[in-house]
Amino acid sequence: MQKITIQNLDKYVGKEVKISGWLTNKRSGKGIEFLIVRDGSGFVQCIADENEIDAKVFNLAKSLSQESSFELKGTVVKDEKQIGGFEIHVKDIKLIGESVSFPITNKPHGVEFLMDNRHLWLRSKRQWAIMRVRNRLIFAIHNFFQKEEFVQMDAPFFTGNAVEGTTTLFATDFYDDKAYLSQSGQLYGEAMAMAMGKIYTFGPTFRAEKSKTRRHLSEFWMIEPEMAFFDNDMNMDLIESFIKYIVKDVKENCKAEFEILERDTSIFDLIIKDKFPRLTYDQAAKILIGEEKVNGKTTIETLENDFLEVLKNIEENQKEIESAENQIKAGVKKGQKNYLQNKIDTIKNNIKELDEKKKVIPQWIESAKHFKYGSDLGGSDETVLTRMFDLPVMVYNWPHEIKAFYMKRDKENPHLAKGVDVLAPEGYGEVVGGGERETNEELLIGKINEHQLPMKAFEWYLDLRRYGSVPHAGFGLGLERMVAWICKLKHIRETIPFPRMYGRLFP
RNA sequence: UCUCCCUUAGCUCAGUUGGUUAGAGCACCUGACUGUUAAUCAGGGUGUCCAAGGUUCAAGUCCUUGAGGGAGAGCCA
Repeated sequence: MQKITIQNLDKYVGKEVKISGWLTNKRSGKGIEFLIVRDGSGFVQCIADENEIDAKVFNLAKSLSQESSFELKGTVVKDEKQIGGFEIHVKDIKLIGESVSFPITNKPHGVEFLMDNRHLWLRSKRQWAIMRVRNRLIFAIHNFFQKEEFVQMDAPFFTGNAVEGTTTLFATDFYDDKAYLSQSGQLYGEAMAMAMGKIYTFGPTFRAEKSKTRRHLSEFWMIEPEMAFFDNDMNMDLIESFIKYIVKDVKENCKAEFEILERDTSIFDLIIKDKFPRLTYDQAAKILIGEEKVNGKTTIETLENDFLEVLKNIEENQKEIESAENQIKAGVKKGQKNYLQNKIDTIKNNIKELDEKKKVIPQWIESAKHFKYGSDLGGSDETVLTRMFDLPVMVYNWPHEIKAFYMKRDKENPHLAKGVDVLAPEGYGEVVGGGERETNEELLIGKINEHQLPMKAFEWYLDLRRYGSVPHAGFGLGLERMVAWICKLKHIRETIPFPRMYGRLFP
């Protein structure tokens, strides 16, 4: 008999197989037990029928608790009703490890409780699906760059200098010298691109910002390609084909995962097919304040519509609660009452979210109306701007004052820098930031002084401009933000096995 | 660092205008039911109401301070 994994069940229909795994859930009827088993590769329902197996085995099946581990023998049967499309009729079970009172049940839990139990939470179906999508994204990213003849190289984690002086860094001790954990591998990426042509780094990045928001982590993974002989237009073309490629790959290879996550993947088809809108910063600013329309509508009109929609939804939800409460008052069976109570709770949660929107949309409108030309796009501005499109939006040609010191100045418009930000749709905000790099040594020295950075630490970087300097460009993709958007998650903390964020160092 | 919100059973939450014995569902145990999809049904008990102080005849409920968490701003991928 062959030992197999759940993801390969389709090749063994009608055959007897052996799997090892854990029990995630159990349902029972008279003389029958439905065991939901996971083995890391997938989930499958196994049926233990009292009439078909040894009494000892049946009793063992009956007594199995959540997350106990065992080896199971049985016959693979096709069943369209099941998530994977198959089930196993049990012949024999051997217990390996008991599990008493597993803390994470198949019922809702709060965020704090789940985060405290992250080491166990990872076993749940939803987390399994997210981690599989993350894995596939990483695979697709490597495939894309390798296919495009990029060389993967690694930047150091310990650095002696801050790339962008403003951000807070984690300070550590490096043989009695002060060192920082890297917040970007980009400067080293530029040096490596001058050696290898096209390179990409893929590693962890550390930011000590005391940010407690749904899109921040203190430790996250970043992909940073850097290309010699590239200008910003070529850079934007590359970013667009890169995103199209990884979205297509993950859509085709993670169907079961998206089903578990209840992620509507139809938006991916647009992304794969249509050209991304490219807006200059000037255009973006005009759209924001309502001077320029998108598809015949201004941002203000769109948001005001959204706001009315929210009010309408809240009203409808409240009516539904009222009618459910009246039914309960009138007297119903226990099962019906539970069902209604459950429904009320769900609607109440909905209303909480809608109330949040009700509070926040007027603030967005105000913030958009009063957007000042020359300032950076705030979180709400990004949401407002992307609300106008179904695709990722590329914003380029930024006022140079608000961009990093190494950003290439536009010859024709010296107040602009040739940077590009990619804003993901559905409110996910900036997933990519990049641009063409300054090659003019004098301008660069001026910028380093302007930002009050220690010139000595940048001597090696300036060398890149002294010996065969060429136009070059690159970008950085935040892996976790990408995963959050692709899976449509509420919070970035679910996108990485063990998130490190302000106030969270364990488990 | 700032603003707003939350903290009640192992978990998720309800608790009205301050009122006398603090509630529900789930989890857990027992039983019923041959195919369940968070299975269902009957029964079984559980509390430092986050902490400290204050107002009051009376505080889970009101006030002050603190702790932890959440959402947002700033900053950012």
